[in-house]
Amino acid sequence: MTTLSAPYLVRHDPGVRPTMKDVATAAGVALKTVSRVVNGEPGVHPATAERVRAAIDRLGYSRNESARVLRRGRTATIGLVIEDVADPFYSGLSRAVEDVVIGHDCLLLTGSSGEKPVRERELVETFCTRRVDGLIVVPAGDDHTYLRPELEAGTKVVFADRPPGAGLDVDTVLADNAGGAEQAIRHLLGHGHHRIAFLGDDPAIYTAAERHRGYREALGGLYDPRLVSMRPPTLEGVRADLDRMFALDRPPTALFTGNGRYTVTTLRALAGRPIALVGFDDFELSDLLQPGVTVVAQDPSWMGRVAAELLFRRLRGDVGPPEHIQLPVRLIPRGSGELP
Amino acid sequence: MTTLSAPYLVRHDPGVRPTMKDVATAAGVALKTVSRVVNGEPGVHPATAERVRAAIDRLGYSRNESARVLRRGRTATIGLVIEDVADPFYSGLSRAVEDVVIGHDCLLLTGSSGEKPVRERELVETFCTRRVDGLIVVPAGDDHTYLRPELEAGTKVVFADRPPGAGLDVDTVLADNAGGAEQAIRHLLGHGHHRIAFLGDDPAIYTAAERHRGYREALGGLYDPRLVSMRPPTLEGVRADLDRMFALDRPPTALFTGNGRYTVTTLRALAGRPIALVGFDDFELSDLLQPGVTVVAQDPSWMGRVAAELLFRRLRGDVGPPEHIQLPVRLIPRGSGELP
DNA sequence: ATGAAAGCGCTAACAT
DNA sequence: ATGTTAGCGCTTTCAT
Repeated sequence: MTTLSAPYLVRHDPGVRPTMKDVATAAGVALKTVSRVVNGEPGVHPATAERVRAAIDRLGYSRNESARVLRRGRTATIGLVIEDVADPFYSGLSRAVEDVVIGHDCLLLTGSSGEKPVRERELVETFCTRRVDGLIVVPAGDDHTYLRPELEAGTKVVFADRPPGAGLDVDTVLADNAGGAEQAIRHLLGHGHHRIAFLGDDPAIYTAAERHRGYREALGGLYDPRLVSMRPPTLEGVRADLDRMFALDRPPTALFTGNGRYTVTTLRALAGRPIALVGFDDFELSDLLQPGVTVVAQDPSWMGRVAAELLFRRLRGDVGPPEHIQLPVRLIPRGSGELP
Repeated sequence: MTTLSAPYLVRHDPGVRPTMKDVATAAGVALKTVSRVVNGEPGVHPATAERVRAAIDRLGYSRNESARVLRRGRTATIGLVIEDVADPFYSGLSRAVEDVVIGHDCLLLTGSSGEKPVRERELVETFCTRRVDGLIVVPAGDDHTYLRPELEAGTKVVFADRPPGAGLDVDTVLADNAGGAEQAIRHLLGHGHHRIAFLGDDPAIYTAAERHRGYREALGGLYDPRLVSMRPPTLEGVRADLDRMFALDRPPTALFTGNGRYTVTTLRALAGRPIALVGFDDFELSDLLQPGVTVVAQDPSWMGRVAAELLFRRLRGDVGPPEHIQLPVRLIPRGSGELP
């Protein structure tokens, strides 16, 4: 006897997956019974369920989620658009979002926009095409009218870290950017500094603009545009701007850096030259540098968690007016901000 | 006239999305024609295509990917299982994978296992249920027999950073962990050290075990188990182990730390006590500390890129025997490893 | 150049 | 406790 036809020896062609129907045939039951077992629905005799489960294992069956989603409408999927997973701020935020999403038995789709509005939109549209139930977006662009059809179709959207462009009133979770900058500047003023430079991202980026606003307001009459540099944080660029500022008649005696990446780049550009410095965003090892780096710390995990929980509240049916949550930041003195 | 019935004023009920059929009706064509336009298939009169596109915009239509996938079989989706997105090594790897995946017009699903085998398996199974075309896995567990049905169904799998458990011969992309550790130890030996401690993760983690193996082999007769600590990198734990080692008759004069997280924790536990140190993994600011931290650097982006490209090669139909790619590492002297 | 019909694998609604 | 049927929105195949 060379032909083995016992069901447990059946080998499927690569690429051909068993379906519920195959399982049903193998177990000698109707398709619906398999469905019941797979979904843990009641009303199946234990012995029958056991037979079905055996068939599932034997065939290596796994449910086709696309078919399920098509039928049910709900995907149990959330989309997250951030700027860059490789940036510690966003990877921390991502992890927190992932944890909340997992806790709701959902899947998370994540994508990096790389600060490109086109890519942001592509990601959102890709996610919508996959019918995510909700979206958390750290926007790169400032026109979000393309989201309208999605919102009308019932997709819930929460913006995090930065607000949407004009004309879209949805939930937001933002940090107190301006307030944090003011705190930083008042701290430096309190330590006797009057010439405080600002080094930050392009003002097109909301957080950079807000932090600059806080800086400017806290400085009042001391504000001097020659002490402001707003551009992408390249080492060469920062170095050039520092050189320019240090060559002024009245050079800066303190620096305020507009985000974590900027702080690190600035420290590198300073190459050990001691100068008072406060940075926006905490970062790993800020405490181990000499001197420790004084920062205005945000909590990326907190932001992620709050945004995700707000989103799930909406998905549960909360239809109140859009919420605008502002998360506080806090100044952590470590030495660099207390230099004379 | 109060009833506006112009098609462009139609508002859909929330949650009710227009389908191809709706677009077809609105444009006065058959469903198949809409499909042709949406997919850029030829054989549609330009004027007709224009009408269809107008209807698409008017209705805010977006294709339902689940239906498409169900019909076509292919999802154009890749799954990535890592240990933790918030770890810079894995977020760097993720970003590289994402870039390659995007370049192939695919979607990436990412999940963190948190070093838990159960969660690793859940993630893989969730991804398979969504019918990913391929998987890149940084395994947390050492039993991957559960992957068999997926492999048989044609899902391509590449393991990265760590190999699969026994009995599964699939593509792997690993770093030269043992070789890197040997380099580190020889470097320290060359600087006159004979008592070199190893601080690393639990040996159940492949990379930790390999690095310990390299450490041990490079030390030869100088190996002393009392100078070895392998456990999760908590500050208290590392501190306790360091205290224990420093209290020995012949305490260590140099440390080798088994990964980036360990290096940072150890530096914190040392609290400025100067001692020769080489760490596995490079990390941000390693150059700005005093002294700079000598490391054996891997390139997480490179690993991600290589793994993703290998995966797409398989998806393109390359059916050669499993490949086992080893990526070199390199020692970067920065000061801490050159202390006497 | 355009369309009609079948069916992907599943779940919901309704029998039995 | 179990089965039958219809249909989710799309692509495929085969007309016209």
